[in-house]
Amino acid sequence: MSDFDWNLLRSFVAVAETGSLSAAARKIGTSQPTIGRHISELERALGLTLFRRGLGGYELTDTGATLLSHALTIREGVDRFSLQAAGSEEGLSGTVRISASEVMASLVLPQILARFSVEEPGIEIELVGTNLVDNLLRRDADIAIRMVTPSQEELVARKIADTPLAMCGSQTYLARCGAPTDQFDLLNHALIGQDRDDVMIKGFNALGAKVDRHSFRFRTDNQVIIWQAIIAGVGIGLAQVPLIAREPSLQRLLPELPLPVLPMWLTMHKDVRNSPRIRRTADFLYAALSDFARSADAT
Amino acid sequence: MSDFDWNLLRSFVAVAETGSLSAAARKIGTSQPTIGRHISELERALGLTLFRRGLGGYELTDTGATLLSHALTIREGVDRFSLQAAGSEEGLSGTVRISASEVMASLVLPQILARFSVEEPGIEIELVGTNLVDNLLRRDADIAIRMVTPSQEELVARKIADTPLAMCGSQTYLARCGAPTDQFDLLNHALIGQDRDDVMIKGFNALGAKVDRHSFRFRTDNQVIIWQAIIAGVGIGLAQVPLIAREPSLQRLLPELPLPVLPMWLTMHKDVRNSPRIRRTADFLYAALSDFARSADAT
DNA sequence: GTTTTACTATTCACAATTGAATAGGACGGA
DNA sequence: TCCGTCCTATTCAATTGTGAATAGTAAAAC
Repeated sequence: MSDFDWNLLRSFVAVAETGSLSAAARKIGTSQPTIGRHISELERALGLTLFRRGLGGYELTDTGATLLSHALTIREGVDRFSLQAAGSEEGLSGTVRISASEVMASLVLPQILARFSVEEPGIEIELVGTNLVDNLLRRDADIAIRMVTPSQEELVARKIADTPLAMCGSQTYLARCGAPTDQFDLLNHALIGQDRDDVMIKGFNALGAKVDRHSFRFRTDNQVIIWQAIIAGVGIGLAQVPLIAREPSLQRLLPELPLPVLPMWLTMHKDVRNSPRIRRTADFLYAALSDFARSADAT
Repeated sequence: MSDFDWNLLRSFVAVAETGSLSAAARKIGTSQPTIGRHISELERALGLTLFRRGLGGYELTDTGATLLSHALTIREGVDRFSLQAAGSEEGLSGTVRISASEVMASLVLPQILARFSVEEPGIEIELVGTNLVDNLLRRDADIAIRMVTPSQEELVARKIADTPLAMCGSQTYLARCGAPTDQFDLLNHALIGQDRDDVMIKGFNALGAKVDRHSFRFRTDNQVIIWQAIIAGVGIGLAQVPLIAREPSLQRLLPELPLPVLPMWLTMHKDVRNSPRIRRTADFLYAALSDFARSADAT
């Protein structure tokens, strides 16, 4: 019967996915000798060779690949189990894990969560700032704040707002170099922009201003750094209007420019929707972020 | 993340299914304190109460019941995994587990398997004699010999033969009491039959002979005991024709009686079909049992 | 050609998990 | 009422599993 250690399956999946014992150990949070023993024992118990011990790693054999598909099904089952378990928890205490874009996580959420932690001292918050989309089924996070329309199924998604973008610069920079008169004049200024990501370049070209990455004098792929650079007076850059509105040292430029709008979504998995803890957090975030997005209109 | 011990799930399923820690421990093959700790730790890790500690056992709570369905999915996945693994084994050595009806397991298969073990000394045989239908997905057995048409899906089934049944008695009994002349005369004889199971009674009634369980002077639900009783000269009973044919001390009676016929099937799960070890065993069994079933015709 | 890096395998002290034994509670039958 | 049986909870010695450290290999980087 299937009376072998079910944990061996977890190690099996990890090694199959990463291709090495060491990487698998890092992923699971255990040590390389342990993973190695697990694989050995699984192979011994099944009487099969699951991996080819190649140079620099473990490679699945054919039989191993066949079995992997079953093991993945099992892991997905475990994911669903723990998701359902998390969704069944009662009471307003415990941990809520929030994932958000770097900008939101660094510049917007800390203040909101500071207020929240006063209202709900029993709830601990884990905040992950990343622009990578996360897998809510695998519980990378309980709640995700994303600036893209969610695509994953089985999610409950609420749209918070459409966040307009605008060019802006600090008072110190504008005093030194003046304000641009139109999009073409922008090219005469110290532009702050993205490095490898070319979405901004395409946007400019769509506006009729011929631009390549060297048009930006200060380049970084980290949006938070862009923001800090704008504040520091390095030059002119693109930012979310609500953020600009909040910062008195900044001035919004060329408001007539037809720039794209970022949709802001709050998403969570439907199985955790009914957890009071998570629901409470989500409701608070929704309200606070709506206020934040609307705050620009008032100014 | 789902980084709890996957073995806890196995214990969880076992307790949920059996309703007590002790029974679950017996089922899994571990000790009651261990299972108890597993449940405690699972509840602690999830922050949920899965069981109500009632008197004389553990009872699922509502949330526990919800989670059980996920856990069952997981266990089925593990079953499939180990089934696939068993089916992937190469070489003609290892263990093959055969399940068969009590009669087949006691009276027919031992001789066949004795021949087989000479031909395939590398294969170890486990033989389970039970009239309960087994779950081949959960690998109660690799191969099942059944006297009923298989219903489970995902099985590979081969029909071996239709085995006719007949009344018979030993020479010693017949010398003492004479042979019955027709089905009505049977009631004047010492009939050997089933106790709680009423299939034989219904059969007799269908033949026009009015019969109840007290018409049988010797009753047992164990088919093997019936057979041994017939041989011992206790009376007249029903048996498979090929078995009667093999036993010179027995005489077949009333061959014109329209008795039902038992289909004999060899079944195995499709995922183990390609294991050389299991396939070899199944082929041998099929051939040997076909011979056995046909042996009656020759006599 | 040497260094750096990434990996596996092995050792060994330690920490974790296990199960035999035991105590105690609730039920059902004599 | 008492006894036997079923169950759970707890204790503690022994086993099992773990991970830091280390040695060794092969490839990539300099």
